[in-house]
Amino acid sequence: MVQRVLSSRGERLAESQRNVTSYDVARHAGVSQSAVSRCFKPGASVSKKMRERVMQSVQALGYQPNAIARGLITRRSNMVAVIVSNLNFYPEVLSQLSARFMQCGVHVLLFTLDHESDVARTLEQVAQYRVDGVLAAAHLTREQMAPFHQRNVPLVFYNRSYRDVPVSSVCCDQVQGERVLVDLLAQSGRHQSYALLSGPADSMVSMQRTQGAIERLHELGIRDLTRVRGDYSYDSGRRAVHAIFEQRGAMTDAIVSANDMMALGCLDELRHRFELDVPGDVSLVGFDGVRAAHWSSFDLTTIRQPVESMAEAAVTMLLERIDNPGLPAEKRLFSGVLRRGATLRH
Amino acid sequence: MVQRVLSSRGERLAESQRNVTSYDVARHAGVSQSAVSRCFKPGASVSKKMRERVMQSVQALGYQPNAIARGLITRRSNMVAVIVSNLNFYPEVLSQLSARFMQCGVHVLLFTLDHESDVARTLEQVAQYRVDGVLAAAHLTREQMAPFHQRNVPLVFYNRSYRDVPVSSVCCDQVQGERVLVDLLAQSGRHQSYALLSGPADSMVSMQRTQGAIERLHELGIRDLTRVRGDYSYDSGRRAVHAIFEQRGAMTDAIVSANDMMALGCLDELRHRFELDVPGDVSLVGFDGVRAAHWSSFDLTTIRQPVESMAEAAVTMLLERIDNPGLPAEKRLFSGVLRRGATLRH
DNA sequence: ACAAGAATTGCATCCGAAGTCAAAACTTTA
DNA sequence: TAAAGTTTTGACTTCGGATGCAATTCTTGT
Repeated sequence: MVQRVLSSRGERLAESQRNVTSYDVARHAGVSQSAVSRCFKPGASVSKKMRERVMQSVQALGYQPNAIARGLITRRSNMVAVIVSNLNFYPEVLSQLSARFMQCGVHVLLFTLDHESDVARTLEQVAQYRVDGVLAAAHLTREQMAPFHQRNVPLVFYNRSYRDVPVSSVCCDQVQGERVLVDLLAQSGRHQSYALLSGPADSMVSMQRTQGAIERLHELGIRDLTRVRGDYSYDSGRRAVHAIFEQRGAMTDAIVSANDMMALGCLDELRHRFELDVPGDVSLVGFDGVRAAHWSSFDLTTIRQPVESMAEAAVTMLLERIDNPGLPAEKRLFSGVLRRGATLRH
Repeated sequence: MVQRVLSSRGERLAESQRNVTSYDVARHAGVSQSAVSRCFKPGASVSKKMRERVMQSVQALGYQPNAIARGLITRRSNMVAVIVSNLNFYPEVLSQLSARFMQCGVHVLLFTLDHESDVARTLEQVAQYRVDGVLAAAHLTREQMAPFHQRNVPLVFYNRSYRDVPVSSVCCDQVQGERVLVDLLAQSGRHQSYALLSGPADSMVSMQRTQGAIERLHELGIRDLTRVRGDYSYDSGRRAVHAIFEQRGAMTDAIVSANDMMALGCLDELRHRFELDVPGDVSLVGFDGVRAAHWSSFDLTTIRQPVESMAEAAVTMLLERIDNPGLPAEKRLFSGVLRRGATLRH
């Protein structure tokens, strides 16, 4: 009967076009399809002789098991969705995640969200591909997470934590990091007038960093604070300097930026446009620890996020929950690492 | 009979665990599974009444078609593999590609290759997922491409062109770009001693750029040339300056770097370590047009790759070939755009 | 050499949606 | 109103590999 099926299939689709299937291998080796399938399953009960015969045919025909078909029957696609809001801010993170997933034999289906993209439609796509898990470095509403919980698809957030929702996340302690930076500025005792440069209003990370800074500044009795907002980009950092000086004249002598990119923009604008000295005239701190912050033109004082550890934790948490759906949600918080650069009066 | 199948399925797997299938929707709506399937196929023959009834059940049950199952029968996964050698050098490119693919309803399976990764194993994975096409921003040998050609899986390369292999590619004209830069340096008539900083030995892009520069320098009768090699990174750019000065003393007054990152490393090292003036003492050119090259600390003279156009072309070429497997291979070459910065004596 | 037990193997069925084809329902025309 | 034509619909098969279970082969002990 198998024979008949095969030959009738052959009529339909030119033999050369078709991919080699386990049936083809079975026929070539003179064994059953189940045997072929078992040869590709690690712990299966297959005799040495059988394995050799099958593998020979596999080589001869250039057989590659069809991961799609396998996924259908096992209900395991071996794919995870990685959802990233803006790739430009996450190159290192994505590269870490990708490498680690690949090492574990898990494949990454990449979804990027920009401002124009339709989040709902994207999440629908994620659901349709029956990924085994989702790693999100983007903001999702509670309603948007719900389908994953219902379907028992593990979900781990990277650098977004939802206080009241029991969902797993791996974060850098933004608040604590920002407090360390503010302390550092305050300790020098040389700053009179502070400016705080936030990120986009819808960024949770920016909110936390901003809040951390303000909190600590207030605790220290510092109330002279100029506040401006940027969009995390270098250019918005440059523009922010103008906004700050418009509000306070040029007396601001400490700028706390919600991320490194904007800090670098500030730094360049202060030095090259306003011809001010950093740290002589103005102190400046960032957050993230991006590569460029270390460059000798900048040597920025900042908090480095431990990207390697965080990525590893996120991947591990997700894979654990895929293997063991019963595991409870867990929030892991990593401390940032202070990097003392040369943008701070000492 | 369908009923029986459904109930026996129910015994096996708790109802709550199971995903909703087209059968469930069919039963709920009191129609056949085929009808449900047809409601999700754009041009299908379905009456208005039927569509409404089905869609109501779809809503009620929260049905999402299973893309895996669909892919199995249609032999179209609607996924393409994007293979990137080093994510850090391609954040903009990947983000462009991803956005464009998503817009076309195509999903991206991401594969990153670093030096440790096993290319053969990775490509095996790519094959097993039966992707509809492959976009490679990484080097593949002819043997590694062969399986894709055999299986009729379209393959488009980004910034790697294989002279003698009929495979599609989208490239920036490295040679021409480098010639423009060399001309610019030469025109000023102020440079005596040139240094050429190449990228990794196994990078085709670096080879082409290096070759383009040398070619033009020779044509212009310039033979006093120091050559050093880096790995495309900022740090290797810094180190390169030392290597150059060790070979020629400090008389080098023009550096041609195979990419922007290394050029920025050079620039910083020249200025901050050697306290030389750029462009006063040394002129410097890069290649790529990365963001940081535009920053006011650097203002690097470079050739910008038209990333948007190139990404669009690559995506279009790949999708065209997926829809129409008969299309011949095509190589598209884009000219880089000169950006005149302030790192060149004028 | 034979029965009992262990290790292999093959058969049949399943995963979930799509497409073929013939039957059924609905229109149009004479 | 019946016949012919058109549109919808449903039963059944298919994609390719995994797996439970029964049948078979291979060990082992006596």
